[in-house]
Amino acid sequence: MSGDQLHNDSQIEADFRANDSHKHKDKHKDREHRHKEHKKDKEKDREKSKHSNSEHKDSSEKKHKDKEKTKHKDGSSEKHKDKHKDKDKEKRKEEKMKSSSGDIKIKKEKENGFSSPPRIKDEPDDDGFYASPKEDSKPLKRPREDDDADYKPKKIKTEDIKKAKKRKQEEEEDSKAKKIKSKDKKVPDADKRKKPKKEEEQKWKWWEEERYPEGIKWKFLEHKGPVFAPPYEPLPENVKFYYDGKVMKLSTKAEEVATFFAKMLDHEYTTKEIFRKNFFKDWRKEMTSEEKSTITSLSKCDFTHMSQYFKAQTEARKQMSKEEKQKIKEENERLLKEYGYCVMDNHKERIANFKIEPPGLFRGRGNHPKMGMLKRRIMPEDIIINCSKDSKIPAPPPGHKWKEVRHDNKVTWLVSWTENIQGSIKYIMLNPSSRIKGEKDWQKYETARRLKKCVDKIRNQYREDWKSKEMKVRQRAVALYFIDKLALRAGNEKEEGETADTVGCCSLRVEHIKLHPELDGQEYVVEFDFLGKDSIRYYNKVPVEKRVFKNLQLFMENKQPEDDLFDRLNTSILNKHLQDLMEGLTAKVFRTYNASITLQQQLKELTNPDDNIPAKILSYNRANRAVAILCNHQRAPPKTFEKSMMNLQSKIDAKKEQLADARRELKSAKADAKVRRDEKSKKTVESKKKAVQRIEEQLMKLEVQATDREENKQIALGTSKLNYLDPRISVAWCKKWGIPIEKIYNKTQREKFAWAIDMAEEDYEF
DNA sequence: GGTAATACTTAGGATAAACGTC
DNA sequence: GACGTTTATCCTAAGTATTACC
Repeated sequence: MSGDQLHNDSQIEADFRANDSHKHKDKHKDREHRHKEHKKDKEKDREKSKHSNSEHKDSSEKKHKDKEKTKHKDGSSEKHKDKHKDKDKEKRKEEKMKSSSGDIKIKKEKENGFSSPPRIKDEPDDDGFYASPKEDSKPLKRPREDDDADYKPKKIKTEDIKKAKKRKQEEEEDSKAKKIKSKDKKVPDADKRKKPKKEEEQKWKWWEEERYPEGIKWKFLEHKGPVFAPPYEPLPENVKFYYDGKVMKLSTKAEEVATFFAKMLDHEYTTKEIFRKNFFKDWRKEMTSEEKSTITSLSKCDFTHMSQYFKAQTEARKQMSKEEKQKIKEENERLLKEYGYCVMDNHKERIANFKIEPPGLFRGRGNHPKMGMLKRRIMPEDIIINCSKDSKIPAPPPGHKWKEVRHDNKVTWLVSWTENIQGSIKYIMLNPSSRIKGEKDWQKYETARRLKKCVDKIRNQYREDWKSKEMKVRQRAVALYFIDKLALRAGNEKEEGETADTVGCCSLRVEHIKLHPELDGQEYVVEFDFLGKDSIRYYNKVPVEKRVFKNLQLFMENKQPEDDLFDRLNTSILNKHLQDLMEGLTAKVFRTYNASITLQQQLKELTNPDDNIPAKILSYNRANRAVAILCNHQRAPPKTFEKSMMNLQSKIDAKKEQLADARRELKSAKADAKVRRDEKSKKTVESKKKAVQRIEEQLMKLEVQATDREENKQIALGTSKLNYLDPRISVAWCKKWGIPIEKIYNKTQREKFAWAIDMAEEDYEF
């Protein structure tokens, strides 16, 4: 157990102090063209190989170079590769020389503190109270009423109802205020009745049922199909578009696309060159030939009037009367009721995204080469419907046809279509509260728990592998060490030019790390600096073991900054290896495992039994935060952050004054009582005492809130809470300390984690 | 065996709704 | 009840991993 892997309070504190520089969204700018040269080189290489290798087909050429990189099955391919790389390098050097003047240096960042997963203690295995959904437990039958003929949303076992009722009651209490409010709002009777009574009360406990055999996702599926985006409504006559200072009436198609841009006018996107270029190119495709010949420059286009019109509309929407708002709400509810649910195997389940994505401009994240491109309108003819053969097949809108109707129960999606920006498939799937998602989620945490049992062995093995004679094995071992220690993502290969230039572990390049034999009094420090998923910057200085350090030096030998650090490795090689170590093990399981185990340990460490509830919740949030830091879950500081902190501070100040006053009053009441010695003054003292206590508590609450908020400035807790932390840990913690679960999970989260809330007891161990 | 296609999870920002305060 | 702030929900991009295909 190495000390550097231990989290402690002060370390976490340090993390927060340092994270002024944690969020780096803006900093991308100075990196934006860092890889341009690299890309250009590769582009050139492609060209080169095209010419020298005429039998290659276009499509294979595009990948040629990358593929070469990943070929390392045997010595010959390695040789080939090296040769190839040498050529590349020379070329790059030249290019580099030419371009180095334009290379912008990255701003130096403060260290964001090294947060690494804590070490694993040997803990008793607790596999067992509930049948865990392991892959190996594959029941052949599911003891449900699977008669495919009758699929009304089902009633649930009666014994569940009590508990469900209880839960419901709690929820109701929790949202008492809301309900009262909604009553005030004169919700129509029908609405008032339907929700609380029927379905909600009878929550189905799918986790108490046996699962389908591997591969089968459902036996019956019926739904109403997707909801399409509303058709385009042309602008009113008085809303003008100007070109080169003159009013210009646009054709409907061109106007629609123009409105997409106008709606984003205040956004930084519209100032970016790539965005503008892509937009203009796609916009022109929608223009009439006349428009095309007139509108030749985007900078001469004036969308401000259109933009103002949309702003006014937004404003008007805000100003709508209660009745109007209510009407919209009801319409949405109707839509939800009709299209928002499906029937899957006797149960009515909520659909996550039943609305088709409307057309608009593509907003890629980070430095995305396709930002600004037109996302076209999806028509029924683009849609593939997936449902049961014997279900009522959804009808396409009048005058339209579906692209296809299929009946594939090996998948979970209900609807799919291919989007035009990346050519990827989009799906309509079920809500996280559904059985099909919940089971998978549960299974994910069970896999992570299995990793817990063999992680020591795996760690020993990769440490051994650092000494391997085979380069490939060494690289794999070092990469795995990073994935384990730093919770890095796997790092699949990406197609160049199609997406922002981001990397994960296996795709790290030499330029993404710096080696410091000694730094700030620590030996063998690796400095990471790269853009990860969503172009979120990962910056960390990590002391590593000597052998890792030496290996990294070796991997970087004779390489250019743009070369892959792990040139003999990719995610599929790594995952194949992991599969051999443990069934179901992949790189991402380490993230889940380390996140959950960190939460559990942090909770143990930080929870003070004597604390009151708000203080305990602060501890919980701090534990959660440790995980968020580990996983590098960042957010842009809220725009109103400073202001809200100031508000809170003034509240605290006011409370302090109030407390001082109350204390003074108590003091004089005491003095008074001493003199008078009567019942009345005694009572006054008591009540003043209570007042002081009450105010002290309020003050403490506010102070805790301020601490929490400050520490959370740039850290997003939600992602880890929703995706990485075994909810049973949180549930057990709540039960152990008598914290209402509502303080930790909101309604949606409670729905998603219903299985965990129901099954975890206070002694649950991850 | 490599690549492309597919399916699904994870992610942060935008927006809407709820809430608190005056 | 208006308004500002906070929180929840929605949205969809961007990952991972597996599967299908040549």
